[in-house]
Amino acid sequence: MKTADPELMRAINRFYVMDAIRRFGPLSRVEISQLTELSPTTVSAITAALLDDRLIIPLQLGAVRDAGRGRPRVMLKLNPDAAHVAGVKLAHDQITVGVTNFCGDILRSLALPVRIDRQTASVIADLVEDGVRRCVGDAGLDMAHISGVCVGLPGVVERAAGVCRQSPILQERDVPFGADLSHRLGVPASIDSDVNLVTLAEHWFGQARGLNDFLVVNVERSLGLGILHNGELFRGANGLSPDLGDLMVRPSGGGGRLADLASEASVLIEAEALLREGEADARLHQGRALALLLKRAAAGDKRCSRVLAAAGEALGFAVAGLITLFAPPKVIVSGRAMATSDHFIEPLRNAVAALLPASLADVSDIIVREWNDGNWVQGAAAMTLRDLYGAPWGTTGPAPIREAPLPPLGES
Amino acid sequence: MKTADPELMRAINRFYVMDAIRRFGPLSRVEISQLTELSPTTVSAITAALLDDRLIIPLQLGAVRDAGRGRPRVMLKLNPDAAHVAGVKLAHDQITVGVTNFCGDILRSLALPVRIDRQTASVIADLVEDGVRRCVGDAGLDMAHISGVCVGLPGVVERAAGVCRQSPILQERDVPFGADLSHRLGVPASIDSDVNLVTLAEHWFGQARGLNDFLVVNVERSLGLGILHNGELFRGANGLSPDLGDLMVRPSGGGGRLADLASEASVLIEAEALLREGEADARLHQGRALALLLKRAAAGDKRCSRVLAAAGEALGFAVAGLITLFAPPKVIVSGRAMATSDHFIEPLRNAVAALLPASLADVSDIIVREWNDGNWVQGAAAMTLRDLYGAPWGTTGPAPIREAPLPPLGES
DNA sequence: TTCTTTTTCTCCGAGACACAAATTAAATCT
DNA sequence: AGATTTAATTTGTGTCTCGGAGAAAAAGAA
Repeated sequence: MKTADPELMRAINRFYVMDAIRRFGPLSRVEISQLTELSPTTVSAITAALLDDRLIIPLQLGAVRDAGRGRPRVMLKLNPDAAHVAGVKLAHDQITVGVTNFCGDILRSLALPVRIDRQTASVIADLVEDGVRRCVGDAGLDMAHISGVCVGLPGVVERAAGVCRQSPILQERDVPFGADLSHRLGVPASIDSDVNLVTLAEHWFGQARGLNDFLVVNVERSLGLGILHNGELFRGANGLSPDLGDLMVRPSGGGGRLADLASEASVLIEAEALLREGEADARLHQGRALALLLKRAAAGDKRCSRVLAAAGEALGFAVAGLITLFAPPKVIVSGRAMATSDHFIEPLRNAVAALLPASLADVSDIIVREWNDGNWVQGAAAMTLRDLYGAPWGTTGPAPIREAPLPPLGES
Repeated sequence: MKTADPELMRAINRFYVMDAIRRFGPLSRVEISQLTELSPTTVSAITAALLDDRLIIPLQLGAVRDAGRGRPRVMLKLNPDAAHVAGVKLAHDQITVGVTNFCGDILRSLALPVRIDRQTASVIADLVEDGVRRCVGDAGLDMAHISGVCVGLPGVVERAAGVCRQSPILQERDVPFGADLSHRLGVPASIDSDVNLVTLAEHWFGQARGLNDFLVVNVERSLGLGILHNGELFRGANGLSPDLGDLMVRPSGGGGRLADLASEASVLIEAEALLREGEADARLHQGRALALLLKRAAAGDKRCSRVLAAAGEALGFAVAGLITLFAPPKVIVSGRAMATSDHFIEPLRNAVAALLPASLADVSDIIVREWNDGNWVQGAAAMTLRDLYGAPWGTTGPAPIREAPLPPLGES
């Protein structure tokens, strides 16, 4: 329990200032003062300290000669070079590594096509280590410049402990990637559920910027769930990230894990025979099979679209349950191929609409978002940057400072 | 967004002090200092202010002449008469009203047997008003002594707005009980989901004292869900309390609301024909029918126990889903009659065990708790008292101050 | 009893902070 | 150049926590 003392006070207010600058671009001191509701005096003191630490820098170029009469505002922005972080995403068939600066701009990224599930955890750690070192080097940096690394992967992750309890892409359990990579790379390394990374990326950089409550449902080989609640990433009691795939979708009897009904992997199994029919090539690669399925569905093949619809319905069932619990104004369905197909999404929407009680019928907006590797890397970066910004409590961003991104100054 | 200033600092620390006293009985200043990790100076200043406000009082009776040599400790405790609050619970067939003091002790309570669903909201408000006034009077108090009232009822409640969006015991929707009762009684009135009240009662006074994460599943006529997460009552995005009854238990097809499968009301409908069989009396009253069902099941009637088991399994399905999301160390199943029956609970436990993924198999302890009217009233009281304690952030109690209830002093 | 010891509590001053008011800085307008 | 306007900083005041010195209140020792 942290008792409140002047230091905490300063830490909180410093975070507000940093957060305002991060979110609303270059800002002058007056603007910060208005946004944060801190007095100009305090803002001046805090920005002075931040400038001193080189976390922010003045934007000198005359920039917006903003029609002003008096002394011009000095715009302040994050110092991109204040720190650099590395982000890693482990997917079943690929390791993605990236390096970003303090603003979350991706300086360099690297994709290693590796069938992860065939490797031991220690081999994967080798590959990650090499990938990070290479990526850092390619960005013209030295490991000494890197402030932290975050690894995202699907499954049940205990962030605080730095351990992956269980993952569909790992054979082993309780893999301590955190400590391992910290030791290998000589920088603080954290791990988290991959969906949490997209969730944070959406919150910091994406469609849910400034939104304090939303869900991210990630559909790829496996299923993931990210929850932002009250501006904070939601984690279970022990810091365990919730795993959507483990949710059960059918009560006793023909029970089924959601991952076995609605993930890309399960859909492919379901559709395998179907696809084999018209195809000369007997062996279908993962990606190709899915593409084929989607193409056929789009072309009007009822049986193919039926498979997708079943998956969408199953997921919609789960999403409806989550909406009754969290009542989020926005639900983001993210993924690569399948998630963006209408043959999947429409049944999902319909299922949600059918299952939701009337009182919650219109609270949630379901939107679809195709991600690329950059999102993951930015998410991983944000996860690490959050610490550097000095948030004194476990938040990814406090209550929205104001409704409009930048209200006209002057009045108020 | 509240900026940090000295005032907030003081508010936070004052809350820590109050919370320590509330939780660990009469305490001396040194003990408070050790528990809260605040300096003795600060504790002295804060307690002086609290004594000044008469929120706490010294416990003069020589009490534990605690084998000491030096200046004896002055034990401080909450002043029971610092404030009084009223709590109200609306159930389908009864209105329960109670008045407690600042310590949560129930001074007086009153149960009005009313079939609420036959009345309009305004009649109910009349009854509540009269009940509160009577109860306050019977406790030897005047409405002027009452600092606040909290009403609990099943359904979807938007606490912040003081509105009950929808409730199984009300015909009307969007009933603004909060503003209405504030106006009628002339004191601040809040409303909340009834389960939230038991949840808070368990956290403050009951089995989950000091536990920061647990679920309460309340089984009576309808189903309720209370979630304590990170020491705070969990609410959906708009402050909406989640409603377990609205959760869907079966995916598309023979879909069903959980409330239609696992609540007492649904079980009775299911079992109606069954019960009528051997019974001369054609019309069975609610409570009697349930008692009869339980008795027959206990006597070995397979068909009756089957009905209960089906309900237990359906609820178990939902609980398993909640455990995968929240990973709470404890799940409390509370209720009056049905919830405590083994014919209901064992199937529930089994369903949970069967549906939970291996990685979460042992995280949650499911316990059963029979409540009485007092629990509700205490919960409602706690809900109001929380504000009086001056918690500056929306918590029901911060991180546990220390593991043991009261560690031996002296060393440190 | 009277003095010493021990423990609890309070007063005092230092240091950190937020903030309001006054002051300085740096531009445009006349 | 001087007036005007807006931005940022300096100065002064009050609040807070906290360490250390001192006062209070008991038990034990002489």
